[in-house]
Amino acid sequence: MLQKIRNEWKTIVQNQIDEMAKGILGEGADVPELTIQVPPKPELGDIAFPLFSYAKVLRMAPNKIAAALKDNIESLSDKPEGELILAGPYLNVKIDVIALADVLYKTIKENGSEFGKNKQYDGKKIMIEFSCPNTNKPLHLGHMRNDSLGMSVSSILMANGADVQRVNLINNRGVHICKSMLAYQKFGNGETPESTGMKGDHLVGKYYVKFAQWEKEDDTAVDQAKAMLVKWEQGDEEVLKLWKTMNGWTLDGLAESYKKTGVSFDKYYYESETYKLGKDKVLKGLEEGVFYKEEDGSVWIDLEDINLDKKVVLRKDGTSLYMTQDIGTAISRHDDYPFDSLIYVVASEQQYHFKVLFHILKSLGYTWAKELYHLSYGMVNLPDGKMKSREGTVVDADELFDSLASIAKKEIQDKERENQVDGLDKTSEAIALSALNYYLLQVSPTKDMVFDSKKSISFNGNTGPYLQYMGARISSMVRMFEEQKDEYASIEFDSKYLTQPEERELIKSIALYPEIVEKAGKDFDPSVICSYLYDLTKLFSKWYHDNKILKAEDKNVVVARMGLSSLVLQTIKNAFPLVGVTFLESM
RNA sequence: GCGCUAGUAGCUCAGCUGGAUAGAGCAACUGCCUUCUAAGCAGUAGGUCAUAGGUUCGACUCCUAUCUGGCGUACCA
Repeated sequence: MLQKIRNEWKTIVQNQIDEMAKGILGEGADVPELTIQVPPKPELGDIAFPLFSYAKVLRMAPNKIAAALKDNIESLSDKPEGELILAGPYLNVKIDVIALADVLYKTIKENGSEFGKNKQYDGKKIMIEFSCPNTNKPLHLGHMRNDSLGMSVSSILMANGADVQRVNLINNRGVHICKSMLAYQKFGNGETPESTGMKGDHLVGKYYVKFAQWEKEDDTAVDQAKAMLVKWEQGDEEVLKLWKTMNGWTLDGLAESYKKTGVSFDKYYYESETYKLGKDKVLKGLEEGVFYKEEDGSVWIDLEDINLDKKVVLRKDGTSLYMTQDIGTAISRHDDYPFDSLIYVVASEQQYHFKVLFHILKSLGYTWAKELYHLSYGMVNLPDGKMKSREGTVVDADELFDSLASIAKKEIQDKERENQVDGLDKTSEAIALSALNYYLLQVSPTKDMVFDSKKSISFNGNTGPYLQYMGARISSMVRMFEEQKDEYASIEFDSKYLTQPEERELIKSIALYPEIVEKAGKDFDPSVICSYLYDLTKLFSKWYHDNKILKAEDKNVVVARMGLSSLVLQTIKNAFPLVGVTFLESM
């Protein structure tokens, strides 16, 4: 909406510049394209056109160009609503916000939850892979960033018109899986999640830790684990039985964590089922000369010409590697769901892996390989440094979630709002989840971040709970307004009663929302939406604090302000799910 | 060594594909609850945007070099 207004003005100004250039330089002058900016202060208008770059072409000082343009444009009979402002070398426009508010009101009332969506990826099939846990331990904070990103980006893509398929790849085979199995076999005494009351993934994780301890005392431990893997690959009944049992425990536990944190997938892939698929493709590629064989029998690809070194794709004993399996998985995925694009949400430490993977798939002749994208995200560190499993500083996902929820719960109780909220536990968990998602998503994905659990649970400032609180405040007003509806029955929303400076800013901010969704979709970046939401709610908060809404004296003003509030409400309701924030009617 | 990536206020982060005095939050200090939920609002203080050059009318933004940190460079995943 704002975009449209900006472009209208741009066309007008650009045309005038072209005219001036023609007058001075004659036909065919090379005139640079106009850039559009936002003035730093509201008093300076809403749209800015810097004119520096025309000084040389037109042989005039930018201020004079601005003045001349202003005169010329004002004399035009056909121009958009708005007012031109001279600001030195800038020509600015103050748009007609009242008119914008009317359009906005109509649009949002008509479109409701559809407001903000666009067709950028209309008809595109996009597959997105994320989470990809191992079945030897529970989820930790690192997975949570991955999951938050995966869920958020896929929601954002849907809002941009894409047909999205969320997939998970369960890493359920390998030596590391055998380690927890072996430790359980040796020290488990037949424990089960039922007998211990432990969540399955935590129970398995306990034996993974146990293995690490045992490994220090017995140097045959790793060899025993490797031997177990061989047995597993040979289909040894006893090993498979244990594997199935323990995998089941972990997967049950993971399912519970996913459910709690609102993570879901359209399809699960299991490494145990896909690891052999890549092998055939590699052998075929070997025949075609994409790969070569070393004397020891291992298969390689030489990527030195593109600065990616040499990479092994099949072990000398013929078994598959991570790379082998990923080749197969990608191919089978494209068979399952012929995507236009596949996004891998994987930590930045695997950038090299994906460069190589994508290159290999291209070399094997898959044309869709150029549509593969590694959404690389940075590490989650702690205020004291890195998370290290050896030092026991890894933040467990379930524990973190539960502790956040209990803090939220206490807060509700302290404020004596148990009866106001829709279920104490339900609300506390919704607050905890939103706090977590928002904290993880507000940082640009590519950057490493510091996760301070103390700050994450703080409900002040730029946090999920703050956003939820604003949503709840507006909802509360809307409810009260509904109760007194009869008093206002004869009054229509009229934007001309929105005269406060904050109201101007609010209207502009709401109008910006569709562009924000588009940008987030284009960049695969949820943090864009986070910043936007915080700006919008902060703006609302100030306005709401300084002005009476429901209790304004003039009923026309009440209706206009409630109308504006409802637009803010609809906008944040639409934006919240894109960044994993739960909307609460009351908190 | 080589490759990738980052370095903005004490801390955590923004900074719109170069533009008008670099913005928030937290922490610190200070105001504001007989008034629509104070999980709030406002104010004060805090910066030679790692350093040095370069390109440009103009650089936090682009280029080069240097310093510092992270990651990778496994027949682990």
